[in-house]
Amino acid sequence: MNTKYEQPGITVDLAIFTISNNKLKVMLIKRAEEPFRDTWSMPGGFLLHGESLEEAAHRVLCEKTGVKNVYMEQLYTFGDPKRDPRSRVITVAYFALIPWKELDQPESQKVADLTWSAVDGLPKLAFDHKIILNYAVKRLRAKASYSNIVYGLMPKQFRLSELQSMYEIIINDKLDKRNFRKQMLATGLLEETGKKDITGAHRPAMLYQFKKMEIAFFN
Amino acid sequence: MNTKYEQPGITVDLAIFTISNNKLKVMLIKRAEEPFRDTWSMPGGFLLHGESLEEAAHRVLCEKTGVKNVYMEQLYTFGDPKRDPRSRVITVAYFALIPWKELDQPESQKVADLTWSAVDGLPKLAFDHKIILNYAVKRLRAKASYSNIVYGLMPKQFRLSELQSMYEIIINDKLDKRNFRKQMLATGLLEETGKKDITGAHRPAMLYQFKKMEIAFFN
DNA sequence: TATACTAAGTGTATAATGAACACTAAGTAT
DNA sequence: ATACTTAGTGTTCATTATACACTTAGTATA
Repeated sequence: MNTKYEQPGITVDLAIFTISNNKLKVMLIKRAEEPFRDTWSMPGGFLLHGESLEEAAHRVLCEKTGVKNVYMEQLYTFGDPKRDPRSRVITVAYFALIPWKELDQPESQKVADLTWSAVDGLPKLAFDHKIILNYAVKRLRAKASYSNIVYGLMPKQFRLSELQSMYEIIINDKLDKRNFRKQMLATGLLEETGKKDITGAHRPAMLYQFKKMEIAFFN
Repeated sequence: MNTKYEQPGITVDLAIFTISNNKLKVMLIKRAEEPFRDTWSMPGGFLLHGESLEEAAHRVLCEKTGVKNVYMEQLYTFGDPKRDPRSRVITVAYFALIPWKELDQPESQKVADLTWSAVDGLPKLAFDHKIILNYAVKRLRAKASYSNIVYGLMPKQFRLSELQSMYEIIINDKLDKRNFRKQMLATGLLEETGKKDITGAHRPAMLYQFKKMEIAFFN
């Protein structure tokens, strides 16, 4: 390999989304080392020998969340020569969706170096992570409108009103209940479980689930 | 940098599309060196010191085509550990669109190590380039259906029938003339030039152009 | 135990959009 | 003058999207 060519470090950085308290949130890690020590950042890590990018992304995800089998896709690759002040580092950004219920850390019990931040109130972030996260939010919002990508944020079984609420939080707008139900059922992606959710002082709701845990596109 | 981390070579590889002879074609280069010597491959090259990914992609594009100011976007990053048999190389793939008329090499005068291959009849390709190109074609076809991305393939001024033909070639299907015209004009992205194309033994056609040379989304 | 409260669940009418379809117009060639 | 070629134009019908309000089935409480 000629020295005129770059041989940068490669990282994967993850935009890990969840919804809690009716807000779209993203996981942030407080950096323990320089540069940007004590600054919030996206969870990420260097690519290891022999590891594919997807493997690296899944490894980092599992390290930080303890969760496997979540929806994840490659987002974009950021390679500005000055994005890391130390040396050349190229990062391949991924975005992942996790149902809040599958995380073992309830919001109260948050550790000091990990937080879930609402996407419309991000703190100062290390490197170019604000650019990356804003790009990820844009992609998630766009994709929510023409696919069933929200399945990645749902528990296995859910009420239609919960599903509607997820959509509303992501696209940040209200939807009509009857039209939403008609459209969702018309996609053929949902099925009744037969079970009912009997919590709350009101009529019980049918619980639904996705037939396949796969992304599908509408239109 | 710790040795357990990868410091791979980084390349950019380009899916450069054009349309000629009513076919969607992609540029291929015959490799002069091992591995895959004498095998067709995507145009590409190693990232140079201090160069951003976009700069590298534009540099390679300009080296191969002599053309600047074309539509280009990042496609995907491919990082399988075994994708290059020599050593670890990660490639950031881009796709670019070039109007056939802007290329200075007419099809007759093709050089031996460069060709334009129809996308539905690709030869054997080096590395994972067939996977990358098929992915690029998929993206182009999808994007053609909900954006004006074809502007990247059009000359500055064109007949509506030419524009329709471009769409038909990309999506590989016939469109209704009257509906196509209605819809395209309804986007508000086109404007009449006032000039007419008087070639051919038939009624002259109004020449149109895009108001802005920017990608815009329908729906 | 009647009444209030809450979220679940359901249908219709109207507007907007998409799809199918055929002839006339304005040139050139013979 | 006639044939030929591509340009250019509207309407009807089907489908889809939108707006909108009441009844149902449970729990809580007075």
